Amino acid sequence: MVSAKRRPLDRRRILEAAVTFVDREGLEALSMRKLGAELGVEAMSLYNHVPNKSALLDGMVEVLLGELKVPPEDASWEERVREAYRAFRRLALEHPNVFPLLIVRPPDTMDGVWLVEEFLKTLSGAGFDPDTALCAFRALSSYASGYAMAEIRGFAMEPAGARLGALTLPRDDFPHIHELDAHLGEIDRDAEFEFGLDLIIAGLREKL
Amino acid sequence: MVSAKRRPLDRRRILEAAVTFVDREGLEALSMRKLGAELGVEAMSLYNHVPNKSALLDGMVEVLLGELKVPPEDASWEERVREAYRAFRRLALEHPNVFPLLIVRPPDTMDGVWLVEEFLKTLSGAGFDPDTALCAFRALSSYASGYAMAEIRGFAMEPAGARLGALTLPRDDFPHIHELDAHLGEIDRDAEFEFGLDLIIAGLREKL
DNA sequence: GGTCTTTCACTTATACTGTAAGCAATCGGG
DNA sequence: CCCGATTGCTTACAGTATAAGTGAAAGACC
Repeated sequence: MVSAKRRPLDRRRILEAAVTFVDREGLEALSMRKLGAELGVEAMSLYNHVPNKSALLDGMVEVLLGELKVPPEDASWEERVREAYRAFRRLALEHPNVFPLLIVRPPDTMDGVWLVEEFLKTLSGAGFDPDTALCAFRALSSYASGYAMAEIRGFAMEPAGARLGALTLPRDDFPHIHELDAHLGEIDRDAEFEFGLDLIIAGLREKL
Repeated sequence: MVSAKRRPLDRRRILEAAVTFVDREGLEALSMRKLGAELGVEAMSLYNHVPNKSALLDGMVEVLLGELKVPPEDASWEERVREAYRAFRRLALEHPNVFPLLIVRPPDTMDGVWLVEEFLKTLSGAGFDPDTALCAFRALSSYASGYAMAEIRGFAMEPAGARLGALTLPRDDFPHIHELDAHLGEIDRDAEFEFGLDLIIAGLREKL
């Protein structure tokens, strides 16, 4: 009795299933057994395509990075960089449960290297010397990943936006937080992200 | 036979033990049993002071934040902000195994709130309106946490610095990475961190 | 001091985890 | 058609968090 539904498992299919599973159920919920069940397969079958769970997580990061498209070459360096990091943040918002993996266990795959090379090429072409190009890459990447991560977590460090709720805080001890709390819900995060991006890019432009 | 060594367990002592354990053995190695053993106690005893492992991790973040001292009020806003984020990064480098917790599960405790309020006060005192003060806080925090995280992970996304090693890459496909690879080891990370910080702070100064 | 209550560590037990080892069925190539 | 390799299934083990129950020590009140 061959089930027609079960096409043969392969690495790619496993990784993608893992990503959609984590998108839906959260990272903590991911176990080999449940992922197997998702694919109509026993847990141990996965080990034919993936050496262990750690490698599975790495593979998921790979899948995520694969979704990242580099912007076209014809744009100005500023617009190209900007668009690249916008795409990066978009990725985080689309996969808020998977994205932290990318931060905590950065990839050692070729996909990541391409992006770096592409970035360096763009900035080098714009006239930056290699060292500042690298500095720029790290500064922008730090900012973007940090922002995306904080956004995913709802800026929890500021109690206002998060679970704690500013209103429970004594008003006179935290006046500035209370002042902000009023219109904290209306903040346009796209604009806010862009604000920081502009800050850095403008600063880089000066160095040219 | 009362062991004189065993003073009664308490939450604080558990959290600190957890931090030093993770500092030494890594985050993955942390389990309730091992932590108990570290304290000369059975795993379940910990549950008298901590509701579950998740709360334990939150508590560890609390401990870390507690080590963060805010710089004195008399400095200029720029120097104060700069010093605060330097301290933040220092924290990451001192506890590279625990720090990711702070990124992935930001605190909902009062300690964090104080820092935010203090920051807002400083910038507000310098003449920033509340909205840009918040933007500034988020931009700087994003940058600093992103940088610290990447640094801890050895900038793994760029293959050169990390495990992969640039030399295994085809030279003509990745010319810019190869060009950098030569003096990649000599980068002064303090200066590099400062570079990005300056970029953002200078940009903020313009907005005043 | 004696009793009572509360605290807190220990023990036991359960459901789940990743994964090693071996078996079986299915599929591709001669 | 057969044979070997692939790949999924079964079983098993050690380690995980943690719920529930036990017992003893410590502090509070008369």
